[in-house]
Order: sequence, then C-alpha cells, then structure tokens
Amino acid sequence: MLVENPKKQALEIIKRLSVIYPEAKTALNFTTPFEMLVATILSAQSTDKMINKITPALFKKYPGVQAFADASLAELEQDIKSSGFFHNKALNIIGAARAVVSRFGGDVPRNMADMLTLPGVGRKTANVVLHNAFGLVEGIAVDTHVKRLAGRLGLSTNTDPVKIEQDLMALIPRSEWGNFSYYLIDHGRAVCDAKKPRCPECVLNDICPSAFLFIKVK
DNA sequence: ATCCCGAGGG
DNA sequence: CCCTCTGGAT
Repeated sequence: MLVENPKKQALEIIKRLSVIYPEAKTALNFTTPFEMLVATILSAQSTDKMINKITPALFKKYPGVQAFADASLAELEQDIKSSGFFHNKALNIIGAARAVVSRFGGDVPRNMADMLTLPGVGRKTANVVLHNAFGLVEGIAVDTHVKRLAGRLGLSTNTDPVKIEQDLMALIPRSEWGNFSYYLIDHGRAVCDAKKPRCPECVLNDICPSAFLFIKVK
C-alpha cells in the first residue's frame, strides 16, 4: 500500500537511515571502474560477501580490461563458478571487456546510455557503477532490497524495477539518489530482511505501513 | 513469463 | 527441503 504523503515519507526515511548507515556505498571491493563493473555483474543473485571472496584472486589473474577481453570463457567460468549463473556472467564480462576496449577506448563509459549498451548491464548495474566508480547519478539503483523495502515502506505499489525507480525519482531529491539505494540495502540486510523482518527493533516501525503485519507481540 | 545457476540459512 | 541473495536477456 502507498502512504498518504510519499514525499514526506521518503524524506523521513532518509533522515533516519542516513544516521544509522552513514557509509552509503557498495560493499563490493574494487580498485578501478572496470573492476567495479565486473564485481557488480557478478553480484547478481549473489551476496557481496561471496563476491568479495572471489574478486581478489580474479583481479590478480586478470589485471585490467584487456586481460578480461582476452580471457578464455571456460577458464573464466571456473574462476567465478561459486557466484552462480557463471556461464552468463562469464560471457557478459568478456563481452563487456571487449566492448569497452573496442568501442570506448578501454575506459568504462561514464553515462547511462553507453553503459546500457554493454552486455549484462541493465539500469541497476549501470546506476551502481556510475555512482560508486565515478560519483555520477542518473537514476536510483533498484535491486531486490530496494524493491522489497520501497514496497513495504509505502513508497511504490509497482513491482517492475523500472517503474519503482521512476516512482522513487519523483519522490526523492536528486542529491539523495545515489545514497538512497544504500540506505534501503543496508537496512534491508540488517533489519528488514525478506523472510523475517525485525520490526520491533526497526527505527521506521512507527511510520511503516507494513510493520503491523510483522509485529506479533506488542 | 521464463531461463540462467550456486551457496548459505532456516 | 524451500527461500533468498545488490539481475539481465530472451
């Protein structure tokens, strides 16, 4: 359900969560924009902790865009196997590396439109890379956490990530677009998890239209 | 709407 | 065993 004043709701959420989660950035480890891109592609349907376990050896073995462009598919698949979806991810990483080399002079493009032409890169991945690698903001990254919390907190009634992103962009000041995803992601992992949200200890439980559904004993 | 596809938790 | 974890392409 949507709250009565979503804009006010969004601002209050930002106000409270920004205090608890001041970092507001990715938990993925990286040192270059292309490493950020690779880590983000790998993170699909996987945990950041799992990806951070893989990437140190991966980035040592493939130092730079050209190394990934020249990688053997079968070998890269084995290197990233534990992240899940390894065939598609390996294919996309090599494809993205080749595209960056051939079409963008070896540098990850710094805008949404160009990012979206890379294989395996959708709006979520593009938003994450633009924000974390370049400090640029063209939209709001909507992942599984943002999707779940935006719904529970009454900020959007949509289920399509693209529509949720549009809803959020209309509610939130542009200066907060980059940080907002991380407030919801951090809170989604720490308190408002998918299965058993811990509403009694949530700082938003008094303004959350879904809280009563989960608070059993009061 | 469905496929890809592995690890970890309850 | 089932669900979930920072999705994207067909």
